[in-house]
Amino acid sequence: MIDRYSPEKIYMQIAHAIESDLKDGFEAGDLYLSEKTLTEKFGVNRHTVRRAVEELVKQGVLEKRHGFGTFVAEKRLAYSIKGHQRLSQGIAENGSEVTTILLDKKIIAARGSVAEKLQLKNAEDVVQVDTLRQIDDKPVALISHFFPQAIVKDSFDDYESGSLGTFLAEQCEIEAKRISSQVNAAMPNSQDSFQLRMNSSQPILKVKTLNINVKTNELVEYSITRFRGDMIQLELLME
Amino acid sequence: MIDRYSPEKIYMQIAHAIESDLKDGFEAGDLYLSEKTLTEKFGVNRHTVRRAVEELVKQGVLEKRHGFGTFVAEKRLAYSIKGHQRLSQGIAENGSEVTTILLDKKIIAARGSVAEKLQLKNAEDVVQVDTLRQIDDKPVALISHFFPQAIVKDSFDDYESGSLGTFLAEQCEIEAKRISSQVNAAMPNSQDSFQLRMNSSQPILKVKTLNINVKTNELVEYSITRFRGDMIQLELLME
DNA sequence: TGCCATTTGTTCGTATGTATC
DNA sequence: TGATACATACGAACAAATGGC
Repeated sequence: MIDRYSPEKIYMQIAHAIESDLKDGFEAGDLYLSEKTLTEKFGVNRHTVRRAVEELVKQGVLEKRHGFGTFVAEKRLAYSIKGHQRLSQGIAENGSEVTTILLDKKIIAARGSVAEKLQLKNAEDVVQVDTLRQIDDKPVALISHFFPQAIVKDSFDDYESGSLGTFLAEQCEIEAKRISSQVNAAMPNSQDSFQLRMNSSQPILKVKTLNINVKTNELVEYSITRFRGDMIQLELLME
Repeated sequence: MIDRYSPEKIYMQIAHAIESDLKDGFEAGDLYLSEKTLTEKFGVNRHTVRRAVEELVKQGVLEKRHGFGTFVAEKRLAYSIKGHQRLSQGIAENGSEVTTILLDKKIIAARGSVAEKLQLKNAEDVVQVDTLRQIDDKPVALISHFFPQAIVKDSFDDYESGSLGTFLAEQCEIEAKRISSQVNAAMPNSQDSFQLRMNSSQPILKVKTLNINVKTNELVEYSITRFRGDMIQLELLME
């Protein structure tokens, strides 16, 4: 199984062997073999299989959970944003169950990019709402929403979970529309990777979006969404 | 220097110690201390300093060269594209000098996603053109273009460098228009990070675009663009 | 050219810590 | 509480790349 005289490093040989092993009898989400089992199977030191597995984790093929085991990673979902839709609608069209969990809500003083984007003077009050978006119970996006407090007032006292778009429409009579998005690739910080339950060596797709209220033409929401890079692909369609 | 009873792992303590060490007396591009020196300085095993350095390499703070040493990484510029949906034009409107370098052109048999996107039967001929886009002599994007050979014929024999869009319009009478793009975050492969002269632990923004010829409504081009994640931000504006 | 010292890379061995079930 | 599995850390040896002589 392992050629000790090959110029290819043993850990890479094992990584490749595991990859073809995965194609042949494992499905996404399955628990994979333990380090001990792999050590015996390939007849190498445990460090060497760890190095091989590390390689595959870096590639997003495997995922590990301390004290539990190593898993076959989930395949990437396609996720499309069309034209002027709100993001939540984009996901919903997928036959999958989408849930939104409230992580935090608080009032902060506007500063930096939030103040700039919402065109607020420094230190004006802003409502920050952090939510976690899940598809079929798998976290895919971590979103920080920012609303000028002068516009939404105390409405968010009641918000507990579910679609923020629907809540805004019903409680605040705000019909939000996306006017611009900025997209970039980044590495997750420890908060991001913890909440998204992802490996910190995998990238995230960061989307910063500015919304106006179509009824009043005021800037009502600035949001920063961090998508799991290994699960989400944005699709942009022109007409 | 190292607290063995701290809940913070030793390798992380060392990583932080190195970071503050760097701020104090090292400049970008400098050769940093060897593993042996660090081993003695911190009084830990070589594996432990390797683990610490690995962490900083992942963060893009240090870079290593086999057989030579460890360097303080160069700082990278932030660079954003503003004001446009059309990617190639978006860059040009910026007051900076944009150059396009031809890396490779060849004829291949269509297969996989290329055949699928261009709606070609398997093994139909496709012209592949790889280019490198630079802004002010800094590489920012690596692009693979695919054209059905039946449509562009031998036109590319003449192409050497410069805007492919202009070349297509003048030489082939093709006016290309983007109809869809898929955007995702990924890690670069070794080719990508070499050509883009970037750290392989930093993410790239991958944009796959399908173009039609507005004159004939035929699918004329499928392209895969790999942007340096640390230099490029896509901006999408709605109307 | 070849050899040598230095430096990073790989692999083995062993022990102990910590999370999960 | 115990068994299992991954995480951290130590020690040793050799391989491979680099640069200088």
